[in-house]
Amino acid sequence: MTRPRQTDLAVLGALSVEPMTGYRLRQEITETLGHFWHESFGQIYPSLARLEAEGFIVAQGGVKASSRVFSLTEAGEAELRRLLELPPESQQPRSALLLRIFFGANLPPGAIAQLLDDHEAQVREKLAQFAGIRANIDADPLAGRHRPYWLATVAAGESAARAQLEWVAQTRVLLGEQCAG
Amino acid sequence: MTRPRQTDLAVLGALSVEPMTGYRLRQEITETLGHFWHESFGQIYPSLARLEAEGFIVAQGGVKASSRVFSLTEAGEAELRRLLELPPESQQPRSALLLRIFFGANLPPGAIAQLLDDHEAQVREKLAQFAGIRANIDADPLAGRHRPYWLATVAAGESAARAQLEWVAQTRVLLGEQCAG
DNA sequence: GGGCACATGTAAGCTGTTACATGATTAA
DNA sequence: TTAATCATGTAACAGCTTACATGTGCCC
Repeated sequence: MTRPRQTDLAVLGALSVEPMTGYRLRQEITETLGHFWHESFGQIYPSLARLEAEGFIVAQGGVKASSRVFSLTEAGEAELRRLLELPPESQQPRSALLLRIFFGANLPPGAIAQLLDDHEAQVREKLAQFAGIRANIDADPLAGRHRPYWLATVAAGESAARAQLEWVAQTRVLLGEQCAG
Repeated sequence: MTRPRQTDLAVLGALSVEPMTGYRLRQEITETLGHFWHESFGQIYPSLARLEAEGFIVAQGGVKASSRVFSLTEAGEAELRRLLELPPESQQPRSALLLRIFFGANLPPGAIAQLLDDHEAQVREKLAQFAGIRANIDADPLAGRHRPYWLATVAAGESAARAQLEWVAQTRVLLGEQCAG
């Protein structure tokens, strides 16, 4: 039972919006999908090579050129639709923060407070980034029919972030009683 | 820059609550930490062997016995505290659902609706599980000083789940306009 | 005797990260 | 000319999953 290669889905999806190089692919994924998806070069280039060999993408600019712009073939568009319709298999959760909270009784109270403070700062930074991503999507002429879908993913991030801020506040009270009591 | 072995932290943490076998370790992690952490046997047994070799845990029941109950040594308690104080490094996010939503323009409208329906059902099931976990923690005599910390992690799950339900409802409206319009 | 839950472990293989190596292009 | 950015790739390795292999103890 091998897991589906999700990198292929991200790569094909990005190329369906606009043809681009592997380098820019990484940039776009980092900037626009960054809050819910991640790819490294070590994944992207092998994925591109594989997809090219399978005829799902073609390079404009030639093999020996220093810059290869990839775009989807018809087979690639079909493959993208096929992958999109597979049921989403979420990764197993691993929250380093919650693991530390769970065993927090082994830590001095100040350490827990620090964890919560740091987390809150990170979440607030994320919220600020979402505002920027939103602005980019609104201004992007390429967005077109994609726009509502893209905004929906930003909304998911914002919703999760706000929930985490509420949880932090609530948890300070819950665990603060411990420290004070 | 090797990533820290987070499995060791989960194993040491669990053994700090109560000595147990590798088999039960997996059970406890699945049942109680399941909503924010995951380990497989293939990780747990090598981790136990390594921690034993390093003197952080010892087995009662002897090497050849069919059931080896592990408990923390003093060095193991110190190691647990050390790992807990390392800054939490969260895994890179990878939401298969949001990836599909993002490229949703390539899918028929019904497929998106189906994704949202399935997701909502999963989240509601999770919420029901949280109620069960809460009840277990309240009833567990072993919880003791751990109780507020354990409840805080459950609260994090509940908070995230509620946010996702709100997002699903909101997204149905946002993307529904697309389908209808 | 059969089946189930408990229990331990290994091996193959995939996914993904990091560090390294290299070179082209462009702007100050 | 020098630095930054753009660009491509590889190799080593860590982390993790899955499937397999094996055995015990208990209850019906």
